[in-house]
Amino acid sequence: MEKVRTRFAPSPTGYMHVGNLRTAIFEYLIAKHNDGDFVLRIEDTDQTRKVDGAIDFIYDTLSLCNIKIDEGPNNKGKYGPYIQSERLPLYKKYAEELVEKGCAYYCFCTEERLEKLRKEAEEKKIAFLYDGHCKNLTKEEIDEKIKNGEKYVIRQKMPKEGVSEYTDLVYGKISVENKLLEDQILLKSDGYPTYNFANVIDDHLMNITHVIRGNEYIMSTPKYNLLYDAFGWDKPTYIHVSMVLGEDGQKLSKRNGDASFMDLYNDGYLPEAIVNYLVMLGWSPDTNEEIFSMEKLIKLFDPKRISKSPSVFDIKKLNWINAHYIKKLDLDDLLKITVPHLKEAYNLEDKSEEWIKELVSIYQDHISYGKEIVEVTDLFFKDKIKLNDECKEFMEADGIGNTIDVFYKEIENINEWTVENINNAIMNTKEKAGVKGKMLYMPIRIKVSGQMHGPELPDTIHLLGKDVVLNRLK
RNA sequence: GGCCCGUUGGUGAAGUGGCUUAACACACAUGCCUUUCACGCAUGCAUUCACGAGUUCGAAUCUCGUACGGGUCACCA
Repeated sequence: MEKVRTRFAPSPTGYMHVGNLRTAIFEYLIAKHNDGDFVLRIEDTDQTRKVDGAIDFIYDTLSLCNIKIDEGPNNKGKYGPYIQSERLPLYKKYAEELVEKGCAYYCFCTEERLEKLRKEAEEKKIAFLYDGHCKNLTKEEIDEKIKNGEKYVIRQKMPKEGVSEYTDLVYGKISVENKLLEDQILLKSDGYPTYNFANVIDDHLMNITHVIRGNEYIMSTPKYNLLYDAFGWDKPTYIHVSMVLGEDGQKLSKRNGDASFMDLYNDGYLPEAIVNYLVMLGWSPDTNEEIFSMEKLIKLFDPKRISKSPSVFDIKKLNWINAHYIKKLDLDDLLKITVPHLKEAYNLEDKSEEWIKELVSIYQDHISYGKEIVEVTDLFFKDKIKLNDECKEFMEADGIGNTIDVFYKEIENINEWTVENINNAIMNTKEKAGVKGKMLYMPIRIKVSGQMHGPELPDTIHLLGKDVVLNRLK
C-alpha cells in the first residue's frame, strides 16, 4: 500500500488562528496514525499578501505544538521545493499541457470586460460565470495576440452538462452540477498559478494521499477532480472539516478575541493543552477520555469520527484542560509561564527569588493559564484593599471585631516569621476568641487579602509579610 | 439570488432503527470533605434530539417538506 502523506498548506500571512491549527493537527495525526509523512508547503501565490518572517512563524507554532514536519522549506525532502513561488515553471508547464490536451484555453479578456459581465450578472441576480468568450479562438488569433504582448490567463474548460460527484470521508457523497462550474483561471497573467491549480499540481507531485481542508472547498472539489482526470492522475482522499466559530457563533477572526494560537500561548496557555483542546473540537474518540498526549492521539485518531457541524471555541473548557496541565507542571516550567506576566504587571525589584517562587507555587492549583497569576495575586502588590459587597456583608457579623483584635496580637507576638508560627497564631485565636471554622478563617482572610477565596491562609499570610498583615488588620 | 452543507442542553459532544425514561466532559447549582474559601468528591441540570409530515410494531437515528445557520459563486487562499 502506498504511504500516507498529508500536507499543511498555509499562506504566509504571519497569523494562525486556532481553526488553521486544528486542521494542521488533524493532518498531522492522520499521517502519523498511518506511519506516514507530514509535509509543510507554503502557498505564497498571492504576492500581495506575503508577510516576511511568516515561514519562521509557522515553524515556531508547529514546533511548539510538537508537530514534527517531515518535509518542508527547512526540512528538504525529495519533492521540493516546498514554497510555491519557487515552483513557477512547473505550473506553467502543466497549464500549457492542459491547453494542448484541449482541457484549457488562453483567455485575453480584460479586467474591464469581466467587471462589466460581473455587474450585469449581479443586476440580474444570477451567479457570475465566465462566458467562455475566448474559448474558441483560433491558433492564429492566439499567436497574434501573444505576439502583440497582450496579457493572458489560462482557464480550465469545464463540461457544461452532467453532474460531478465525489465522496468525502466525513461528509459522504457530494454532487454538484457541472453547469455551475466556472472556467476557472489556472494561471494568472502575472505567471503565478491560482491557489486551486497549484494545489492540484503540488498535491499530485508531492504524492499527497489525503487532502484535509476547511469545508469552504467542498463546492470546488469537483473542479479539482476534473483536473486530476484531465491529467490522468489518481485523486486523493478528501476530508473536509467544519469551521471553528468564536463564542459569538461567528467565524473566527483577528477581531473576535484571542482566536490566535500565539495570543493564547503568550497568555500562558500550554501548547499541549491547546492541542488537546483543539483536537476535541469537532472530533471525539470512541471512549470517554479527554486528556490526550500526542502519542495517544496518534494512536487513536480516526478521521471518520470528525463531525460535520461547526463547533464553537469555548475558552472555559480550554481553561479547564489547561488548568489540568498546569497542575502537573514542575516549578521551573510554571515559573516560565507566570513570572513574565508578574514582571510586566508589578514591580518585583524588592522581592526575592524565593518569595516569587513561593508565590507562584501556592497558586499552582488556582490558575488556569499563566497570565491569570496577575489578577489573583494583586493582593500582594496593592496598598489598599477594597472589599466587595459579599465581603462587607460577612464582616458585619457579630464578634468579628474581637476575632481580628485577638489575631492582631497573636501576629504581633510572632518572633520568627514561619508558616508554622502563623498557623499557631490562628489556633491560638481560635482558643482565645472562642470561634472556629468559617467564623475564624473568613474574617482573617477577608481582612488580610480582601478576598473570600485563595490558597492556604497561613501561606498567604506568610508571603504578605508581618508588616503588611498587621497594617491590614488594623 | 442559484448551488452545497449543517441543526442533539449555555458549550464541546456520544448516539448510525429497539439495550436511551439521550452517555461523558466544561460551565452552572447544591451538598460533603478540608477546624475557612479553593482543590477534590457527590448529586442535580434536554420528559427530548430545529419544526412539520411520512415510513415502521418501534425514529435523535430512514424519507420528504419548512425554518434557521453557515459556506460558495475572484487573475484570494
